Amino acid sequence: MQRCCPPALVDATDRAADAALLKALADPHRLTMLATLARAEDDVCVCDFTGALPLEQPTVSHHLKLLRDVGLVTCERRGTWVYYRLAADARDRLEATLHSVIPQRALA
Amino acid sequence: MQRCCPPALVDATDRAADAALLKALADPHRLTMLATLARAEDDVCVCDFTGALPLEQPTVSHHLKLLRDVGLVTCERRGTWVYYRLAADARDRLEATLHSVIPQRALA
DNA sequence: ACGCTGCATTGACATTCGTCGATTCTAGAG
DNA sequence: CTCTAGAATCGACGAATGTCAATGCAGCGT
Repeated sequence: MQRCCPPALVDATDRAADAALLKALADPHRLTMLATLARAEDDVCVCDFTGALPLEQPTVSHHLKLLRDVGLVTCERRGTWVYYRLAADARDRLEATLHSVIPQRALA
Repeated sequence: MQRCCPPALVDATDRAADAALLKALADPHRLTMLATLARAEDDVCVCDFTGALPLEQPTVSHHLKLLRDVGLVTCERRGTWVYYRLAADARDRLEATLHSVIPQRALA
């Protein structure tokens, strides 16, 4: 039986960090939060999310924490309220991750 | 006590499909597979993955199935072997998803 | 000082996910 | 037809994830 193909050639880059970043994205409610922040004129108060999403307040806090942990959003306390905004480099980091996995290719 | 902010304004788009697509990406081994396929000259045989990844064959098959299910890769059987390749629109779909969540913005 | 309000943290729970061993399916080779 | 080999499916298991109720904490108003 013939060989199946020219050797291997599996990409050896460590993708753990990229996967962690994407994992933080891979939830519909977190996507909604990011989409909201990306479109917001100003910072968004946590109470806006708790009001608009079908989630309890602790769950909203939990999702926001995940987004903070990977650095996609930042927050700032002003008095009683906490305001979130999209990290300045959020879009670039995601774009870079995408390009790293599937580079622009001079298509055949 | 004053209001926390101008009303709500939470993005109402349904992000379930986007989340499902991103979830298929959010694993280091699947990213490695995609990166490999994106860089491959020709199709890649399953045996290349089983040989190069620290995973058993059923696990490799499982990951490939997830990527197939969301349409990021396609496969073709040639004799005993099955060859995978990146879906033609894989990159565009991911780019579109990213833009949909975080649109290009005329930064302030 | 006290109580109230908004957000974060904790603990618990059901579900999903990643992994593997065992089995099944498909297709050549003899 | 049988044997062999590559790949997919099945079943099981532990780990991680999404969710909530209960609790803790910080800051404001009275």
